[in-house]
Amino acid sequence: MTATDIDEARRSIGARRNPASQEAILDAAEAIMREEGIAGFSIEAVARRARAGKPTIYRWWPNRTVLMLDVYRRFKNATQFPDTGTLRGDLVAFLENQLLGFWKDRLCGTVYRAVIAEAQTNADAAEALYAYQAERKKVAVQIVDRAKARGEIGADVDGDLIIDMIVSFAWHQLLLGRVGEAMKSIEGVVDGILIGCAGLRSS
Amino acid sequence: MTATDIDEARRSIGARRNPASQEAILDAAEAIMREEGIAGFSIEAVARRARAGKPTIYRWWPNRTVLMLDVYRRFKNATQFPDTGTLRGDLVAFLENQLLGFWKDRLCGTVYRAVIAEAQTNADAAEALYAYQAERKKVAVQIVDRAKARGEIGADVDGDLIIDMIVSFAWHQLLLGRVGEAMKSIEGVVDGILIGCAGLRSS
DNA sequence: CTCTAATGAAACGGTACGTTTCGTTATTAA
DNA sequence: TTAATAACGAAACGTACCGTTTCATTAGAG
Repeated sequence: MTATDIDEARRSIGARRNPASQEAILDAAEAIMREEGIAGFSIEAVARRARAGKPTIYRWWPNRTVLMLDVYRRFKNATQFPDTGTLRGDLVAFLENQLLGFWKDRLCGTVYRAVIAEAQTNADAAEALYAYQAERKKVAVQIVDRAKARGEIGADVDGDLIIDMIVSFAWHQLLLGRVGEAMKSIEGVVDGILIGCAGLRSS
Repeated sequence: MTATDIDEARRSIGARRNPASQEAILDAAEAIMREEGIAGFSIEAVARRARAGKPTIYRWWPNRTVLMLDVYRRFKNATQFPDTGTLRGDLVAFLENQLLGFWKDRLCGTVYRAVIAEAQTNADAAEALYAYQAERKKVAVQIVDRAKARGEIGADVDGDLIIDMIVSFAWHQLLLGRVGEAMKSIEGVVDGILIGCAGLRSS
């Protein structure tokens, strides 16, 4: 598929990292994740597929979580939130483009599930995931700040809570393998978060 | 500690399941989870600690996820949802007693985190978790049905959505290791779900 | 020209997987 | 009473992956 698959054998290119090996390892990791899923993902499998030595992988990636995160980063596009004009529209787009939709069609969902799973066992992975998560949410809160700026909602609205609810819903569906089904109920979820699920008045 | 630890050796008691072995295996699984966490939890370790044969474990628990779920279920006290008189109060109690508060004591949360993590790797585990999850949610929706019955909310309110939002929030905090912090914001979350996070009117 | 460092291959000891065999035990059905 | 059935713990099986170590090879860096 890629040029690295054709190469007969890669050898050392001297006292420096071999970019071809790095690329071949990431390609192999990505291919395994796509074709066999999380279950088939092991350092040995990646090394076999990449025709690389295991020590080469361990030299550059301390554990499989870091390797998976590297695969994930290759897919991660620019994090921007196009302004649809309404808070509701922005949040729907957030779920559709950045979360559920992003996980559904791309390999990212599988990789992200693996990272979350790893974070339940490995303390380092947990810390890395929490930091990543906090940073992403901080950026997403700008959606709510934008709505405040145009007077759509009051300044006292808890933007962190709104984003937390959106992300929580997406995570839950991802981890239950229901991303496809969840995409059908995006608008209902956003409405529920904004105006309430119970049809009650706020005062 | 328990009586089963004193027994010199358990043998077959004939052509039927040995309750002593069943109890010893669950005790061992629970102890390992408490003392060594998820990382140390393996069928071999459980068998060693319980002085049981691996085939005995595999005979009654098809995989380690089902075994972990059995440990988890032992902690689940009566699956009742005491009626506080209001939907808000019931949902707060649901989060405080059945979800976050239940996980906070560390062991239950650890076990459930392990189950969720396993479900990301193992298809059988995923199915077992989804089934358990669906059953639990079905019971929890009774909280909302009760509110409908007393006329607190309209009959057209989506009870599944409300419970889904509550559970999603709890899962997210559990998986990020923020159960303790999340307990402080239970009331705000319930209010946000019931009357909306954005201070908007529903029509 | 020597030193240093990265490479793939192979093998290491260790652990856990899930299964099979075996001798033992005691309930159940004939 | 007897024979069939089935669960029990122990041990061993082959397989897989872990993370590390050795080795000959390669070529940049000093």
